Amino acid sequence: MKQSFSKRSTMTEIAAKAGVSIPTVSRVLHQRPDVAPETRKRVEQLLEEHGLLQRHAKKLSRKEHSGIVDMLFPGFDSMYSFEIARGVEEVLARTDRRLAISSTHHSLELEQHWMSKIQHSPSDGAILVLAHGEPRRFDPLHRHNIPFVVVDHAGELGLDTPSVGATNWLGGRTATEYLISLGHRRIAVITGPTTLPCSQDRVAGYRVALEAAGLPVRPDYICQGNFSPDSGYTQTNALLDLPEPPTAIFAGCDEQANGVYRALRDRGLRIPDDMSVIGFDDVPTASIVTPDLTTIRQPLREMGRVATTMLLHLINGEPLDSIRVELTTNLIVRNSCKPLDDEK
Amino acid sequence: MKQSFSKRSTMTEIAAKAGVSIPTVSRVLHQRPDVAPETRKRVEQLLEEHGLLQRHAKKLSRKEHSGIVDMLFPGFDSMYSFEIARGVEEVLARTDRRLAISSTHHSLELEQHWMSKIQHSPSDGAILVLAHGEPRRFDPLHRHNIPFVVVDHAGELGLDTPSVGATNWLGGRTATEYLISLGHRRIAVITGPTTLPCSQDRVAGYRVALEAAGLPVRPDYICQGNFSPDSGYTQTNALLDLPEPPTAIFAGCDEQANGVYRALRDRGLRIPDDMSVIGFDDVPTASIVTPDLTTIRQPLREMGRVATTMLLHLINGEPLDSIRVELTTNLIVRNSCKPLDDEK
DNA sequence: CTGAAAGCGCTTACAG
DNA sequence: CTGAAAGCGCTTACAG
Repeated sequence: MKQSFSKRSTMTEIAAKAGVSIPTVSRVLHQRPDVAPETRKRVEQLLEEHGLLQRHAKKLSRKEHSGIVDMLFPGFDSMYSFEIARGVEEVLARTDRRLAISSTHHSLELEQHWMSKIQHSPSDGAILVLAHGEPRRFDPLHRHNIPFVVVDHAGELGLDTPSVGATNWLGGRTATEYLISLGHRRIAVITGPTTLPCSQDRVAGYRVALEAAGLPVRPDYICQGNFSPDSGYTQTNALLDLPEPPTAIFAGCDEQANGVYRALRDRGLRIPDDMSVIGFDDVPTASIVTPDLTTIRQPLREMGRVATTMLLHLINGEPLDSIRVELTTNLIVRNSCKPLDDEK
Repeated sequence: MKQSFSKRSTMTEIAAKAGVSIPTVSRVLHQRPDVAPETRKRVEQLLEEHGLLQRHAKKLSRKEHSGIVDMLFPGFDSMYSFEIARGVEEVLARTDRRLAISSTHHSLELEQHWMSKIQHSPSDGAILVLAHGEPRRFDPLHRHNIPFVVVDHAGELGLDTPSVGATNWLGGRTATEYLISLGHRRIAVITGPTTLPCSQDRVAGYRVALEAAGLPVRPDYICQGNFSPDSGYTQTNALLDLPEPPTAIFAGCDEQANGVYRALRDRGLRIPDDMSVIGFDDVPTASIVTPDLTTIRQPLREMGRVATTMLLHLINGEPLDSIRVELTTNLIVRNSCKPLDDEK
């Protein structure tokens, strides 16, 4: 049973044992049709026993695919990444490919290091999360004919780059409309990084909703943040220090909303009584904070699944139904928003 | 520049172009010492241009390592998995290996599917999280000489299996001692799955602390749960229905504690005023729930890092300092526990 | 240092 | 269906 270290057998050896010529062995190994059934059976048996069959299969599969799909994140610092990865894994688990995950740790240098790793132990394809769209950064992938799909791109994306996102504009509008429907008139937004289309789009939706309701778009109510809780904390404090603070805050994402919560709590303000808060994403934490967070659900797992399905099509050389897919967002009402009291 | 599809060059071709014999080309490719410097330079140049050098390097590196370290989880349903994976990635990022992650989705069938994938696109090594220790389940890894390290094993583990864990027993004792020090006398525990040594050990620590303080170990205060919030919810309700409910609950893990919180809130009980709650793990959510959760920190990222370092040693054929490593747990005091009022 | 020669493991027409 | 023969890409003593 343990013959793993015996020297590897050759076709010559098999031929001798089977009492046939070397070309015949070669034919059986390559599944050519013109071999007598019994000869084939005998030779196949020997090939199997001596591990030649396995060796050959391995060599073949290495030629057509490495068996690895890569996934690159800017960082592993949020549930956001985790949720997308879960979706990818779900699809991949049903295939014979494995999922390799990497993070650039927000460093361009590490991104390049990853690109060079790819060349040494190649990839069937890659899913790039929040990748910067500058075309030349994808050059190594093009050069090695590695197909890829971008999820939630950063910056501009070439027209020929397959990508998946969510309806961020609609989500931003829906969140704002909901707050307006509750009677709020002074609604602030804390943005994500302004380089990201997803956060730009959310703010654009916010503006449209305000304008449609005939409400002013106040620059002091649009605060630049990023997706971190800390930025939520800082900007909420800034908003509260305004001569006329808002009555509702639309956070850039759920994680940032945690910082908003903390800032409000530190000032002794209650949610939703003193301030309505709405998030974006609907990651698992949204439903365990107190009060549980009303938010715009972004289907991260589904985005991971769709991106993977697209990638598998590309890998198989099949055409894509659409080069750009946006999945729908929707409002999840919980307990962090409240109708504005009339007397207020 | 784009010659990727031109037919692959051979040594014969290089030899002709360089005006040397084939054996000389072979010598240069294999970096034998006995070649004239200028000949070597000329041939090397040609080899490089025609991609033979790269092809050869790739072949070599494939022989010694696949460039992939695998990681297998029972499921991706908790922050627990994510935190360990982050630690693993941190160490691997500094090497030329990539991290492949898979989940068995709690199914033995998928575990076996994974084991068979391993054979087709092999692994340098694997990190198995919460793997069942039955020796035969590791057979495919042994057969293929794939080294592995187990993190938080389930069931018994062979003495020769490298593994990493935390001081769960100490953590269980510390949590309980802390509650005792706050004056609590009626302390309940909701366990994790009883098959897992990590949860058994926590309960053992709990018992020891009670006994050391001269307090009775009441069977009705030891509730069987698993790590899910739901089990926390159900068991908390059971505890509250007891004729003499506890004044403090030691949850199996932070995630389970979320269910404990929910059950208490549903009954209109306040934390920590009406009930003290302590968790285990210190995952990120522990500090964002309200009140923020006092817990026993288990250094999950460090466990991932240590396991990876051990694995890299094994891959390099280096000896391990220790086959079993336990990292220390410690008490993180937040706001979910409170001294017991005397009048109560 | 270098090449002619022998050899290895395999594949590919070709002949029967 | 099968094998003898030629050939390919490479490596390995060996001779100079």
